[in-house]
Amino acid sequence: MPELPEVETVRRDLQQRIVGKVIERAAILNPGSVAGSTAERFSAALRGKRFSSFGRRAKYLFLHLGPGQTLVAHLKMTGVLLHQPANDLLPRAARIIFYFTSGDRLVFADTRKFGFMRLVDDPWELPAIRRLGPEPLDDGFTAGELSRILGKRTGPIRAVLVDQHAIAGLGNIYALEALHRAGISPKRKAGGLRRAEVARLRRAIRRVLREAIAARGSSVDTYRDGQGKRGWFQVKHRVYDREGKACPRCHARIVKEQFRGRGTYWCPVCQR
DNA sequence: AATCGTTCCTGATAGC
DNA sequence: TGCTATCAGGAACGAT
Repeated sequence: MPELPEVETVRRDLQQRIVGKVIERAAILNPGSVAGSTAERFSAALRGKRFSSFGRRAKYLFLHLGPGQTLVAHLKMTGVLLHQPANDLLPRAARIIFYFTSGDRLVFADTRKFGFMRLVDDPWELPAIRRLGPEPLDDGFTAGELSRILGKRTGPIRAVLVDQHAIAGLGNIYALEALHRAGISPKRKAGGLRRAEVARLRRAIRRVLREAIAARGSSVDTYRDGQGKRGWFQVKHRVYDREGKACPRCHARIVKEQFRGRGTYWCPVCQR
């Protein structure tokens, strides 16, 4: 499932391969994948437009089409953005297709149909974007900032880490991986972490995100990059999807439990 | 303001 | 073998 490192990998792929391409035709195969507009208006508005650059905020992708027009995309669970030559087979879950004047195409495929694209004037004005917490890889994300965010919150630390209004971009995989690297149990009360633990957690979050981006993300399930290839960070996971396997630090067995409605993996020995 | 449960969706898989 | 139930979960939403 795409989280910050996977979305950033897709952004970089798009920036490398799609800048300058002109949309000859946008085909909407599933109207529900278009937010805030009908398929007809969406398609008509995009005809002849040129992709100028690609940005990211949290897990949202910004596909800029020149001044005053941006496609905001969210991949949710199973979305992929695939750059294909004309003669490749379309994926079964293709929902929106941008056919380029150059003959190739960009395909938004999304098995579970949770993802969407929305055409806006200014993505920064979207309420969902304005509500997001800080980017954990920004310079401003200091231990002091994280400490302020955790503040008096009484909920479990994992819940806060995946709350996009608190910190933007982490999902279940990277929240749990960062907690393991910091030696903190996912069930600890967020506001109860000691100063040294907050500092460790901040460093763990940033390190795991950077390493995952370098590895082009984690392909546990359906995530694929802009060329349909898997990331390889999943081989470096220490807890996620490793139930019953040995903790790389202390060799205890990794535990999986449904906690607050989410699969939760951790090492009961070295995460306290 | 924070937190909790519910909802959307479909394919893979476990269990019988 | 073949059917059905369960699970995966990001984020909006409503209730508390």
